[in-house]
Formats: sequence, structure tokens, C-alpha cells
Amino acid sequence: MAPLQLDRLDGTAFATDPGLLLARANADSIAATNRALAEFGLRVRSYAVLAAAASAIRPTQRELAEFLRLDPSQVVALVDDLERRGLVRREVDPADRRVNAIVATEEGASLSTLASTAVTEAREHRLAALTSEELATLTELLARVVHARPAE
Amino acid sequence: MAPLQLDRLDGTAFATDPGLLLARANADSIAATNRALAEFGLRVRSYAVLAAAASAIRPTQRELAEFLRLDPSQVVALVDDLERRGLVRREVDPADRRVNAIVATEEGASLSTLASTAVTEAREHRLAALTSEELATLTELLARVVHARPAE
DNA sequence: TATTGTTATACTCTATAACTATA
DNA sequence: TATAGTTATAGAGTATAACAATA
Repeated sequence: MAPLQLDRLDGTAFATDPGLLLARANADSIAATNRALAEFGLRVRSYAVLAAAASAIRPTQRELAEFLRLDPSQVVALVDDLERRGLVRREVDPADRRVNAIVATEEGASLSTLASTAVTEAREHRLAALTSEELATLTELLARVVHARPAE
Repeated sequence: MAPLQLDRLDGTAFATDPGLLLARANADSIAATNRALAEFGLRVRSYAVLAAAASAIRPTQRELAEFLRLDPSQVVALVDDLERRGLVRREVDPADRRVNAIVATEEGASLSTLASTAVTEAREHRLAALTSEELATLTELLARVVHARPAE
């Protein structure tokens, strides 16, 4: 049988550039995840906001922006959309009336659960090349990188 | 001294979602890399094309699109820009005149070298939380994921 | 004064389809 | 017929600044 012909470019030095690998892996991840989310009317970013809203932690819009690497104004648009669809609510903090906690409605919470299952399945298919130990290692290293973000 | 206050959202279940971690790490990576590339008039994507063109491998536009997860039409625009600036050339393949090999000019090659140094420095700063062994592990796992991309 | 959320705007990136020239 | 590259266009995502309400 014919030998597996890997991409010629994968042999070059810059093919091991971590930033480039990150970008390629992320592009694949977004494409596959958006496909998995399409049936729920969600995309990667709206799903992330919904999942955060469905947690017990009652994130503020500011926290969502920081956590998801979004500008606060982008969070406004995402929350507007989810709120119009009855999936999340803005709850004004009585102690500081500038602040909105974003919480999932009952409908939003169950949609989040369904979507989460689909996302997990798509990921397992996509990351089948890794053992579960390797996936755990990858996840832990990425978490360290993300948490250690330098100030500037 | 005050305890380190991690992001509240980092305690939630979806904070360990590999896709989300990938997206957050990539957002940080793109932002930091674009800052490092600004003085060269490059951005992440144009740098990637230039670096590929500066390799010995003479990539075609099709290969660049596949490798960088770009649509072929996006490669046209990126190469147009680099070509206008005298950094790369399109060389028609005499054996198949539909195909262009993208090769760096002398000026493009030296800019690529300078930019590569800046990108590496920015990365070392950004990934200082990882040991070099951990970085090697992260790189290898990402490469496996990227190469194993399922058909659909 | 500083911060949260909001509006407005422009720019970059991505996705799709149709076209041409070669094969 | 099929493939490499191109053009055109629309949509999604990102970046910036200015503003109102609240602290």
C-alpha cells in the first residue's frame, strides 16, 4: 500500500512553531465545534457564554470578557442574543447596580447540557489520536499557559 | 501577603474544556505575536506565509491554504500583499502552469529571519510558566492533534 | 475619579460561490 | 471533468473610542 504522504510543509522548521500549531489546532477545533453546535443554534462563543451562565458561579459580563478573551462590548452582543432567545437573564447586583450577573434560564440550562454533550462527542472524535492521559496532559499544560498570562 | 486571586470562572467545569483552553491560549498567542510583529509590518497570517516562503520547500498556494487552514482565496490576498511589498515572488511551475510556488525574495528571507527571532522571544516570555520539557510536550501533542485531523 | 456596561464604527478574518486557465 | 488560482461578496470576529450610570 502507498506510504502515507504527510503534508510537505510539516517537515519544515516553522511547522513546529507552537503559535502556529495552536492556531491550526484551534481552527480545526472551532470548525468541528461549530458543526456540532449548529443544530442548537449556537456557535463557539455563544456556547461558551451560555455554559458559563449555566454554572453556579453567576459570572458578571466583565468576568466573561476577561475569561473568554472578549471585549466587553462583544459580551453585550452575545448576551443580548441569548437573552432575546430566552436562554439567559441579566440580573442586576443589588449591592452594585452597575453589575449584571448572567444566569441561564431553565431552558438555557438544559440547552447547555445538550450542547455540552455534543461538544464533548465531537472533541472525542477529533482528538482520537491522543490517549486520555495525553489529553489530560495537553489540557493541564494549556491551562497553565492560559493562567500564567503575563501582564503586558 | 494577599492570596493569589484566580479568576472565579477558572474553578468551573467548562474552564477545563480543551476547546475553550485552546481558544483562550490562541487568543493570547495571536495578540502577543501581532504585537511582536508590528514593527515589521507583519501579522500572524502574513508572517506564516512569509516564513513558509522562506523555507527551502517552495510551497504552492494550495499547500499554504491546507497547511494554514486558510481558504485558497485568502492565500491569494496574503501573497498579493507580500508580493507588492517585494517580500515574495510567485513562480509558475513549468510542468503545470496552473501552479504557483511561493518563494521569498532576498529581502523577504531576511525579514523572515528577523521576525522569527522576535516571535520566538515573545513566545518565550509568554510561555515562561512552562519548562522547556513541558513546552516540547505541548508542541508534540499539538502536532499530533493537527496531523491526525479527521476527514470530515 | 474609576468602573460596568453600552453604543457606534472600522477593521480583520472567515466562508461561499462563481469564474479562468490549465490539465 | 477535475484542479490551481482568482474574484466578488457577505458574514463573523476583533479592536478602539466615547458615553451614561453608578460607585
